[in-house]
Amino acid sequence: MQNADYDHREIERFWQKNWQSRQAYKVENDTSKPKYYALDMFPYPSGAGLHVGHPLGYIASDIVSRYKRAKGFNVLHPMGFDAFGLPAEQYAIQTGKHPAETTAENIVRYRQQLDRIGFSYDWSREVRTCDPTYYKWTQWIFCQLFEHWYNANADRAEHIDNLIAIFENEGNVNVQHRGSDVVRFTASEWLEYTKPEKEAILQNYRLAFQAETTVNWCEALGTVLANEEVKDGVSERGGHPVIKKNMKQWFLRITAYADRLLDGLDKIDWADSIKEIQRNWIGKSKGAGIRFEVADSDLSLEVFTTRPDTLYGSTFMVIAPEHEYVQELLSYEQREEAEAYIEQAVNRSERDRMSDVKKVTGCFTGSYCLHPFSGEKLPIYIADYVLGGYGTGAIMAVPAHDSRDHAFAKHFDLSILQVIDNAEIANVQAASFDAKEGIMINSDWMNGMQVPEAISEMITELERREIGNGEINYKLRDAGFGRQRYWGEPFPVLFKDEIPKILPTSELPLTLPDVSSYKPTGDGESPLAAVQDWVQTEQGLRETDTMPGWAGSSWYFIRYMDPQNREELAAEAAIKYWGQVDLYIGGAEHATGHLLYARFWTKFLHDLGIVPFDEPFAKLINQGMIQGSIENICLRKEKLNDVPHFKSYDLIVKDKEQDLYTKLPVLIDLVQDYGKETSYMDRLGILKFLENREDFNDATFETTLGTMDKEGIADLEDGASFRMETLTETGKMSKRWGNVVNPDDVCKQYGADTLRMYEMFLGPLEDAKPWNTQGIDGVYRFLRKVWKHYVDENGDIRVSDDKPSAKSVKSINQCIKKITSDIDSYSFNTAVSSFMICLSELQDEKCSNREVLENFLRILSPFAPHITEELWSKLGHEDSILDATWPSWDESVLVESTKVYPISINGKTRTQLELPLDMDKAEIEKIVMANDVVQKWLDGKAPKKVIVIPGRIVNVVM
RNA sequence: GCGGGUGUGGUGGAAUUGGUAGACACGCUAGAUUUAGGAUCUAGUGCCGCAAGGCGUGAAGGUUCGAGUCCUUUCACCCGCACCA
Repeated sequence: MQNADYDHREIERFWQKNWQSRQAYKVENDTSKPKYYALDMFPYPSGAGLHVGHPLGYIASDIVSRYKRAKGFNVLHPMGFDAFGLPAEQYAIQTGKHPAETTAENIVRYRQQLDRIGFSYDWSREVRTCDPTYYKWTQWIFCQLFEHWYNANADRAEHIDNLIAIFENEGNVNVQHRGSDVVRFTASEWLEYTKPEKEAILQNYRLAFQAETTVNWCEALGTVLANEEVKDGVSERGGHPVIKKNMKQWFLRITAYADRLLDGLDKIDWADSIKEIQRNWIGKSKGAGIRFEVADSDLSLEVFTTRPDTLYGSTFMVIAPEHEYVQELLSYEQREEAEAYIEQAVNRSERDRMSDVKKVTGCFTGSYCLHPFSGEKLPIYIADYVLGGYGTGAIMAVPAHDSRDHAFAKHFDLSILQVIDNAEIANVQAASFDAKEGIMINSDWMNGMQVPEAISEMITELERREIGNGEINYKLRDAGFGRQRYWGEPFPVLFKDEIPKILPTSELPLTLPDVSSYKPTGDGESPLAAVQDWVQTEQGLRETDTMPGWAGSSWYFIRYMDPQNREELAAEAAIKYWGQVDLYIGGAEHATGHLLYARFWTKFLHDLGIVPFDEPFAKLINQGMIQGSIENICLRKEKLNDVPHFKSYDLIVKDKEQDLYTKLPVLIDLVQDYGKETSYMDRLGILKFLENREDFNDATFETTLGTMDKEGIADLEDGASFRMETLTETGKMSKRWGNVVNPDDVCKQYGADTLRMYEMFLGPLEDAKPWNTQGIDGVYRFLRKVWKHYVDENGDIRVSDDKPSAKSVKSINQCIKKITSDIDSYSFNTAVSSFMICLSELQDEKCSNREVLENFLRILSPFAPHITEELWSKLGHEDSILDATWPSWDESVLVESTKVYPISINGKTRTQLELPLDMDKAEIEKIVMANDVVQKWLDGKAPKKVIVIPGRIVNVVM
């Protein structure tokens, strides 16, 4: 077929079929080549399909993959689906359709969309988290977590049998673990315990364990809700009341790995912002635990403080409303008032608490505790600024050196005692001084010490007197691992007499049974609880919770290495060969979820000796969100003449009536020039809008043509200048705004190569940017120019063996160098510019030299694989361009002999002079001083100084 | 409040890391070509000014021969955490 025009549809269809039929992207494990592992965060296959924002990262990783392949690497570039999840389950509840069916259908659509963009995925390695051959291993990892505990001495997970052996020999007196607090027992005591007692103790050690926790229970929906599903104390769907309910749930002991998760951040190449988010999330703080005796009582209160140095400045004590000793501490006189306070504080949602941070609230308990050093009586208060879930739920308040304590002290008129002196302090009665700098005062034996010294001395003293210890606290909490849902991995657990026992590996996978209804049972259990013949087994009762969405995604990158393995999650050799993910691209929204859990599981699998690395993703890039335009038509808040009234946005601005109108998002299909300031709806747009909005049938529309109703608009001539201007905003692409741009449509109109290059051209990968189709023409034009440069009007390839001009040679070498370094630094937008520059230079030179043109195709092919493959074959190549090697550049042709020097006077460029690069400073200065323009600016005066930086610039200072 | 990030033409964005600000592209203007075009080509396009020239990277200072880039202060927006002891 000879085609003179660039027919992207034909070319892309042909090569996509070709690549598929000859398995061009299949990757083998057994190879002597060096490996490269490029991974995309796999998507959840939603019913909405892909929009143009999704492929952004996929395109970038695809470019890198193709580039690395050309560079001689064996590249693992797989794709799969995070296929368990709530949307399919919700859909099932509504329609009765099995989530597996919906999910499979959505995956088919995703696959079509992905294929249309021409990615180099090895689909033979696809994984789906909902596939039993996959989740067999998710369940297996859970079993391992259940069978292991964290030995703090060895700083790694160890098998629970080792722990039991220790218990049998010496009890737990010498065991250092990372887990819940456990009562100390001896070997003989251990042997005396009953089986349930032993298991209850082991639960404090296991990395997968059960614990009581509060969940968001919605009686009306008969189900447990995620935090995101609860808004202002009511369910997001339906607005039903939600209460806190206690429930036994599975947890994973991620806190055991807190330190390693923190330290590991220093070893990986991730954006600082993500690392910082994870550091904050882990929230490690060093300080001391201090015990305060309660006056006239046997009780003592444990506090955690990061500032043990300020102990002498502590003038009162504050406990959280949910503190375990609250009731015991209430005096007769204070009981009524305090209980009322606790009642309202506990019922306040976190959001409510957040909204009035400034307000100081609290209540005196009537009890006092004793200062451990001075013996002074300190009043104990209850206040909700102390959180039950952090530290010990109690603090020693130091109003002089903590701003929150200061505000509280002011409000309740408590004394404020300064214990740190610092030149910056004006008056601690007026404001606290929180910084850890200064010299101790009013602190007995610590007086005169610097703060850091005082902190460590105080800890030593606390430990000597046995009233406290140096302690480390984390914000990180253990991860809830159970969901009362159907569409997730079943737990491979059987309960006999309430004791959980995991299934042997030979019985995995434990598959999901069919259910007649996907609705929750109504008493808080998952739909699985209704399947009694599944739940009841001879060995005991099955767990009816399922695992959360992040279970399957925490280790999928390992499965890609050996996806069909039936014996293990992946063969040792495969894991050893592929190793860490070299490049991982995905959204930043997973900062504290997936990215933290995957690191946790990797470290655990590392402890088990299954993976040789202990960080999964060596390099992480977070692609920015591609935003859409949201177009709003402006509706008057109050009806006008008893009917809804819309007004063109330009007129609202003109009349300064913004306050009178609200915005109503409309489908962008109905809007002309959408995304632009001048976006508007024409008469047909308005009429289409009204078709779906019968509630506005009698509405009136005010434009420059005056005010008219539906009939009036319908009667207008086709070409009438009816313009209902819309208000344009930028925001997330979503169905809701009707602003989703489908990559299929772009591929249809411009082709996949244009889409790929345009998404890269849009800006730096990591930046958020609005999708705007206006700029796409430039990229499309570029590819058409490429085509026309290679193919003449008759469809014949335009190539020769004529010697290329020096300019062409320099241009292509420059381009090879630039593209190579741009890909190496993930700067894809500047790479696209470089192609454009190079092509126009080759056009100027009318370059048809085979070597130059072939090199241009080689470096362009990762970006635009279809057109380059087509031209490559037109150039007579039998082999695919996929297997062409990456060209190198000849540095010698890039060396310049002259430089156009910018000549500036006082730092302002005034003229330019082309001078040899090897000319020395003195010579340059001489020539510059003789220059007319320079002389004109000097105006007869002698310059104060002449700066000559050879190869860069000349600056004449007057 | 704390932490991280970003501010450059009408627009998306470049700038070899302290050395000609605005590459490349969109848009716009003019012209050519075409029956026509949302096609193609050529030229122009930061702002003010007829010009000489002046101004110009959110704002204000500073360091420097020279600052988009470094320092100080400040403003705006985005993201994360949110009374974390």
